[in-house]
Amino acid sequence: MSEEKKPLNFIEQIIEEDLSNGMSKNDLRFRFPPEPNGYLHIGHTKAIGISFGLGEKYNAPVNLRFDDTNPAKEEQEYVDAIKEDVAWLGYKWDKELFSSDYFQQLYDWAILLIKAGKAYVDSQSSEAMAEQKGTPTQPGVDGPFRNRSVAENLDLFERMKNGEFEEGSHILRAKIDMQHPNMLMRDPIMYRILKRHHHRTGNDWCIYPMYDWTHGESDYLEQVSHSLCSLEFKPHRELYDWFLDQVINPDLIRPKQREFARLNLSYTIMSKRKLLQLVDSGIVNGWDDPRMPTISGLRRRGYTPNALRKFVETAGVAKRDNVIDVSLLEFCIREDLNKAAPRVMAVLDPLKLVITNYPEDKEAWLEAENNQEDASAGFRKVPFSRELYIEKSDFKEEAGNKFFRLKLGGEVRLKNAYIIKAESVKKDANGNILEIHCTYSEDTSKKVKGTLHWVSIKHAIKVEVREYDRLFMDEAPDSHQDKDFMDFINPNSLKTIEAYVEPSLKEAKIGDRFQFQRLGYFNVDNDTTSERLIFNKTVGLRDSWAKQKPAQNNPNQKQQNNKPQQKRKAIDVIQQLGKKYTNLPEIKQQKVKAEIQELAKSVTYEELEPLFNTAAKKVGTRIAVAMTLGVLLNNGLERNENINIFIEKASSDSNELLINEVKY
RNA sequence: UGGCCCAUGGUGUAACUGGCAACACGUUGGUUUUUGGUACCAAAGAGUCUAGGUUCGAGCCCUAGUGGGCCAACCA
Repeated sequence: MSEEKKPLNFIEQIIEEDLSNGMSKNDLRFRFPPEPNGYLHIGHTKAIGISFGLGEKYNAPVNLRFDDTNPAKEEQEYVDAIKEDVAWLGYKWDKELFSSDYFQQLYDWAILLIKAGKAYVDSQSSEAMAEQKGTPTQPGVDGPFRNRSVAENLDLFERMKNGEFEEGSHILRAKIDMQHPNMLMRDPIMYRILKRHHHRTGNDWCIYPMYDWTHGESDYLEQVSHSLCSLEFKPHRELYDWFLDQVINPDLIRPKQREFARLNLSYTIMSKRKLLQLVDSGIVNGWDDPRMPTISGLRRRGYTPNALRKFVETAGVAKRDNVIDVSLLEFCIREDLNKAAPRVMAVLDPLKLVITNYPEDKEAWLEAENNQEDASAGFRKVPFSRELYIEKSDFKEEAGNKFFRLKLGGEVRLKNAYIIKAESVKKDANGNILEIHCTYSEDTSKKVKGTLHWVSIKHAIKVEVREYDRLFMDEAPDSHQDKDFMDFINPNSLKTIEAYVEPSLKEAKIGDRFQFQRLGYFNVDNDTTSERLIFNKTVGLRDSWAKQKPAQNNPNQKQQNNKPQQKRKAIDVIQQLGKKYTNLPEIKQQKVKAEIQELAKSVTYEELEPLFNTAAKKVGTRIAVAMTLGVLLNNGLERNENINIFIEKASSDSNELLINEVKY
């Protein structure tokens, strides 16, 4: 029963190292610090999973801290939504805290800094300060207020706090180094005047601390041991540490900031600002629209906490920029639902089927298994009668023998019922099929290739089904410098249809999840009323049949594969091909050689020449160079000394492949 | 005229102090199946961005280059 030991990710390694360097396990503490300015999305699920996951792993407390230092953007609505989402994911936080709880402490510390000559009030316009700040490549210069006296700074800062000044007229900034190579260290702003109502402190304050001044000190106040955030905060670490140095008591825990790469999902965006834009512009119906990558959207769509947790866990933690394919997310939700979701029958695109040898007034309630993956799920009854609906795509008048569904003269099984044979079709004047006429046989033991789902017309419930496609048509919609992400909106991301479901679904409650057999997983949407059942399609079943057909009615298929991947230089590809050349079987060598010779046409001599010095032991590379050189010579390149030396050395090599290649 | 971070199959993540590059998704083929689902079996796919170095041995260490990302909000 030895639990297989999973390799540790780099953050866990850091913690293990701290532990082995004497840190007590009891001192471990983490936090998840969202700003309540929007809804959480699946990217946050990773951050949540990391910090709360560590908490579970080490049995350490994890705080939920709202980073609410900017009243202009933050609202109680978001606080509530965030709490709901974190709880739904199944995580329990130790304390619910707010950065605004620390406003007074932060203010007191700021005064200490002023007194120590490490902070000053600047009274310039933001433009003037921006100018003095320099650029990443140019150092900044000191501003005119940098050397105000402590007394003056104290006085000004107090008056800022008392509301005597207008917004924008003064700020408090740390006095660090305007020439510092890290822009963030060039006298960062600590406080600005904001005459705004704060969702928790009301009108108590009219100066608000900035992120950098707040975050590390808050971690310290909470005695967080490891403060984990995403990579774009890496440059902030230096400032985080500087601010900590000003107030730290060496007897207490000093929090460590460490950074990981944020999660990106293909075909969607992960920025609160842009998500808000989708909501505000009406492209989606709110933050919890099932097409949104928000936790609330995914929840409404039918995703389970388990699936989401599994997903971020599988995606892993590292420092490399990444774009995870949605297929992994879909795999996780299918895996979870396959085990749990009861099976039912529903027809989304109905075609009438009449069983001519079944009595008109007869009906039978047949036994159907609820879930063959779960023995405890039991059985239910489904009604059968003379007139049924089947899926339009399940019938073709004529089809090859790779088509396992119903065709004229062919036999097929009706799930949970009988075997039928299609005898004839009834069409309208335009040749559209109106009905299929079949005969049935009660002998169900026969082997047939196909099994169709169906509903009895007389008994079926008419419902609304919402099918979703990806919101964007591009794999990485917000990674194009020249185009706006809104340009890639998929106009057909929502399809609403009328469908027919078996009567057992009458009792379905909002949120219930089902597998519509052969179609996919669906859940009951919030919009459902007592009159009208509404289903969301969570995700389709894997469908290896659909893949074989040409695109047809498959808008869901991968659109195209022209990835943004930049083209590698021909010479680089040649080198790579060359490296493994000697290990290849002869047939492959010929193919690779042709490939190299093709690539060689776009290689210049200047690119090739440095490779003449390739180490003798790297034969493959030298062979590739020889091949490329051959092409260039053929195209009129004149021989020079370097070329001759290369050829000479190669000709006397012990490798025959190489020798052959320099027989120009 | 900068600083910091990153580079392993199509995607994501591994590879304990250097020792035949693994796992998952995806792809392909097969077996089972009253879901063209699930389960199971198998296969293909990278030799680790490039060059040089250290070493008996480098994805892991060193140097230089290349490519990508982040940093100039009174946002977080």
